[in-house]
Amino acid sequence: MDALRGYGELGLGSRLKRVSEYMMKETQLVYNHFNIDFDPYLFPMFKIIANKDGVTNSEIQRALQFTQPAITQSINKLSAKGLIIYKDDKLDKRKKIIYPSNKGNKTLEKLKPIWKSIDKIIKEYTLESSSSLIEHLNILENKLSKKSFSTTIINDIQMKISQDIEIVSFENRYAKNFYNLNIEWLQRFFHVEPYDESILSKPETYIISKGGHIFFAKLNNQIVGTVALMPIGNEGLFELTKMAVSPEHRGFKIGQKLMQYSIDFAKSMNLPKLILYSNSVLENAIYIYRKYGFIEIPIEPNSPYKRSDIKMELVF
Amino acid sequence: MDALRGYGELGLGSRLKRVSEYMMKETQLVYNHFNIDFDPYLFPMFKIIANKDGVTNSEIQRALQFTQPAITQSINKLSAKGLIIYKDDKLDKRKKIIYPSNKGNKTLEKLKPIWKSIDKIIKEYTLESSSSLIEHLNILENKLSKKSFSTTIINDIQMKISQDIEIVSFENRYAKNFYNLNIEWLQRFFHVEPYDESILSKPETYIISKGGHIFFAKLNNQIVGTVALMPIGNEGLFELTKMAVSPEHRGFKIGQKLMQYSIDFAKSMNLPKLILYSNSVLENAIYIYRKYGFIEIPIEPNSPYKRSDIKMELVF
DNA sequence: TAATTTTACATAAGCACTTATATAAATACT
DNA sequence: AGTATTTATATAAGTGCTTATGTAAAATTA
Repeated sequence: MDALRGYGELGLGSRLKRVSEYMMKETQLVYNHFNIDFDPYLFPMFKIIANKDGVTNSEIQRALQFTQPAITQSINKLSAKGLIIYKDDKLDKRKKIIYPSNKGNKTLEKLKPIWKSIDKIIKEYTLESSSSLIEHLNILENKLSKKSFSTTIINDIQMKISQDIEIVSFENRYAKNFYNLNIEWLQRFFHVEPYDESILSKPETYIISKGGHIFFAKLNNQIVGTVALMPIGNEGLFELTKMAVSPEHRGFKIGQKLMQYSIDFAKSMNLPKLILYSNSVLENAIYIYRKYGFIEIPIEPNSPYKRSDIKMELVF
Repeated sequence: MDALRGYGELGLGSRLKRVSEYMMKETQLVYNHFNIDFDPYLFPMFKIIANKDGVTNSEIQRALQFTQPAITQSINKLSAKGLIIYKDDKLDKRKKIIYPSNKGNKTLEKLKPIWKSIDKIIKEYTLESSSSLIEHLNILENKLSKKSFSTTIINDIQMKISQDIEIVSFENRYAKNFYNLNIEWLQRFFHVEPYDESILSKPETYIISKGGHIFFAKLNNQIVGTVALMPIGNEGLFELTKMAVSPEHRGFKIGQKLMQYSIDFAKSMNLPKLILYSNSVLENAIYIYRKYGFIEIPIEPNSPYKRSDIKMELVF
C-alpha cells in the first residue's frame, strides 16, 4: 500500500523526490562497492569540470541552475577529496579556475564505466512509450523494486569486466606484477617476513621450478590479479596461495574468476584436493573460499605461516 | 544551456530532484498567496491523516516509506501549526493516534481547491504519450519554464472562483456581514472610532438612506467581500469606501471584482468621477486602486478621516 | 577620477530529510 | 514467569541543499 502512488498527479512532487533520493542512495552504494571515494550529488559538477577543462564557480552555477553557495560547497567537497585543483585567473582576480587533479582524472576513469552502465540500465528501464509521466514513474519504480538499482548496476559492470578478463599462466615478465599485487595486502594486514620477500621476488625459483603454477588475471592488457598453486610435501598435495587482486580492481569478482580457474586446473590435473592457509582478518578472501566449497579444518600447531589462523580444504 | 538535460538518462537522479524541488517551492508560493499556513512537504502526511481519521506514526511511515524520524518530525510540525491532535491508544500505550484538529479540517477545506487545481494542471502537463521518461521530463520542464507553476495554479484557482463570485446589492440581512468584514481590517491597522462603530452598525441609516450604495461579493451563498459608494456634499460626488474582503478569501481577486463592479455602476449612473481616501499602510488596497486607474491627488488638511493620508480620484 | 553598481566567491544559519541511538511498552521464547 | 526480542516513538547529529549576508574586485556611471 503505497499512499504516494495513490495520489496520482497530485503527489508528483513528493514522488519525484522519492525516486531521486532512492537513485542517489543506490548510486552511492555502487561507488562504495568499487571503493571509489565519490558522492552521487557531486556528479553534475564533476562532469562539467571534467568536460570543460577549466571552469569557474559561476560558470558551473549557470550550467546547472543550482544556487551559487551549493556550487561553492560542492567544490570544497571535491577539493577535500583531492579531485580538483584551482588556478587563479590572471586577468580577473575574483575568479578561481577549476581543473580536475591527477587523482581526479584517475577517479574519472573509474567512474566512466559506472556512468556508462547507469545510463544503459536507466535507458532499459525508461525508454518505453507511455501515456503519462506518472505511468513512466510507475514503470521505473516497479523495475527498481524487483531488484535494487545498485545490485543491477554492480552485476552489469561485473559481467562486462568478467567477459574481458583473461587468465594467463606465469611468464617471467609478470614476476614484478606477482610481487606488487601480493606485497600490497601483506603490508596492509601483516608484517612482511624475509621469507615472503624471497618467495615474492623469485616466484620462478620458489614456485614454478618446484612444480607449482601461477596464474594471472589480465584486463585490457593489464595484470590485475594473481593466484598460485604450490606443491607441498611429495604426495601430490597442492596449496592454493598468494591470491591477490589490485586495489583498483576490487569488486569485479576477479578473485572468483581466479579461484574458478584454479579449481578447474586442479581438477584437470586430477588432484584429489586443494588446501589453503589464511587469517580470519581476511574476510573477503575467506568469503570466496567458502563460496567455492572450501571447508575449515583444524590447523596444525606448527603451520608453515606464522600469520595463519585458519586452514581450509576443498576435496574434489 | 542546461547541462543536466544534456546528460540524458545519466543525469536522471539529479534531474528528478531539480523538478521536485521546483514544484515544492512553487507550491509553497501558492499556499503563501492564499494565506494558508501549510508546507508542501507536509502534504502526503496530512492527506493520510485527513483521509483515515485516526492513524499512528508508524502507519503513516509504512504508507509513505519515509523514515520514522521524518514522520515524527513532520507530525511535530503539523502539531505546532495546530492542524492535528493526539489521543492515547487505550489498548497499546505506546501508540499516539493522530486526528485532524478543527483548525486542521478548516485548513483542509482551503487546501482542497488548491490540490484539485494542482492535479488538473499537472495532468494537463503530463498526460501526453511519449517514448521515454526523460522526454516526459523535458515536456514538463518546458511547460514549467514558460509560465511559473505557482502563477498557473493561482490563475486557475482565481478564474474558477471568479466565475462563482456574484455581486449583490445591500439588504438588511447583510448588515452584520458589512460590519464584520470592515471591523477586521480597521482593528488590525487602526483604532476604531465611535463614528466607525455607528456607520458600520447602521449602514442603512448612514449610507443607503443618504442615497449611497453597498455591494457584496457572494461565493457559494456566503458573503466574502463588500464595498460602498457614499455621496458626499450635494454635487453628485461619490466616495468609494468600506472595501473589505474576508481574510479567508484573499488572493482570489475578489477586491478587484468589487472594484470593477463599482466602476461600472458609477459609469452607468453617469457620475463624472469617484474619489477615495486611504492610508499608505494599506498597500494591497492601493495596488488595486492604482490598477483600476485611480490617481493620487492632494489631500485636504481637514479630511473626513483622521487615519487617511492619501486621497485618490478616478475621472471617467 | 571618484562614487556606485555589478559580479565572483565565501560564510552562516535554516530546513527537510537522513542515520544512529535511546526508551518504553508489547510480544515471543524457554 | 522471567528473559529476550520486537515494535512504537523520540532525540541527536549529520547532509545537501536553501536563503541571507558579507567581502573583494571589476565594470559602469557621474
